[in-house]
Amino acid sequence: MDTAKPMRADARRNYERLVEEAKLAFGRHGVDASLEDIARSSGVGIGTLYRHFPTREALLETLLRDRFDSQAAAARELLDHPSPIDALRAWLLDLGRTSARYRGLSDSMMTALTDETSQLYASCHAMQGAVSHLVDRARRAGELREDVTSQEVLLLAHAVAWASEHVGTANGVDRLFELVFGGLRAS
Amino acid sequence: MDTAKPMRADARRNYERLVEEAKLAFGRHGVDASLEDIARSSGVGIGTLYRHFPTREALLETLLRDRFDSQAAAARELLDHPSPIDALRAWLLDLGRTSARYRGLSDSMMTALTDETSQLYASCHAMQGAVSHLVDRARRAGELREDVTSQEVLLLAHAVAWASEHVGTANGVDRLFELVFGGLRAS
DNA sequence: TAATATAGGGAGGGGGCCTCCGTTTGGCTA
DNA sequence: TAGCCAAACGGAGGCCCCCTCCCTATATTA
Repeated sequence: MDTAKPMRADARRNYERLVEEAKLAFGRHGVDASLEDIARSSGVGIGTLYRHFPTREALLETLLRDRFDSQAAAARELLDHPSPIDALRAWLLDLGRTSARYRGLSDSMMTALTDETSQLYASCHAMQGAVSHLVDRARRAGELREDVTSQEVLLLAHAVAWASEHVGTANGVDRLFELVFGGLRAS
Repeated sequence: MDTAKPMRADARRNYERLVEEAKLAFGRHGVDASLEDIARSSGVGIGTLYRHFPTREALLETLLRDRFDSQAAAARELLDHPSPIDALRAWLLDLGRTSARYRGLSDSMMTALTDETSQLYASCHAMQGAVSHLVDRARRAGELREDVTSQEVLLLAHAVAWASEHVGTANGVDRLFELVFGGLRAS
């Protein structure tokens, strides 16, 4: 189905350079990094950036596409995992790590979920679908609260990613995730 | 100790008008609302806004000061509450509600905590101090995990507030707070 | 090599942040 | 009541960013 005509050589060169520089810029400054800076450091005019990526979300989506795909695949595989709750936990932790990849990304992803015109919408919606199967299975197994929805679970994974932006230590996501997933109360 | 000279009449008028309009604007557009818009709708030049509130954080702090004060007082009183865990829960829920007051506020508050020059720093630091006493008491009573720090608890309260910005229902904070505080696992 | 679809580039309009400094005015004093 | 001046006002201007539009350049194909 990838019937797209091959790109012209100069176009492909610029496209790839933009992706590389965008990774750096988003990594350094979060998802609000200046697009003009990215164009500049790619040695390209701002118009060229917009030709390839009509919105900031489109650029983000390109940077994350591989990751999204592998997450979707992981969700399918984890449906066969012997422990439903561990499967859910593992998948969510991974989602949290993705969402913590760039500062502000958790926010963008949650916002995209309520905006069908966002270029991130499809990916985020897919995540929602993936998690809902894992949640259902864990709930049926009696390992998850009866009343918790998959939206809530997804949201909390993103909330953990958001929170980890504000914590000094490296493994912030993992630790906070454990607290939320394992509970705060003494056992 | 309020030895501040009384404001000139025009200054006081403008100050109060700015506070009112800022409440509206932050309520409508979140903490990133345009300061020039706030000045305009207050019938005042942008320079006048900056004279009264040198930074966005200073303006925010003014809008929230009363709330911060009453929260500090509540923390002191709750130290006498018969149930340490309920005291902590109640106080945190209230903090979550404050932090959910304006879109983006959770982010500002957490960021302020690591920036001593922020005009929100003092208030946020006070919150941190308040919660640490409540956390210590709950932990000593064996009602909270041994290993959880008060920073983590505070952070999770803000994370819940952040998450509630992305949920349609009205009582989002309360519901998510219950999930985090009560745990996701089946009981 | 010439034609042309494709791609590049950047000026320009819109908006926001914040500072600086010339202008205005409230309130006090004589 | 008039005059003074510290206090307050206000907005132009410099800087940055977003995004569009349209003229220019060029890779590819015939």
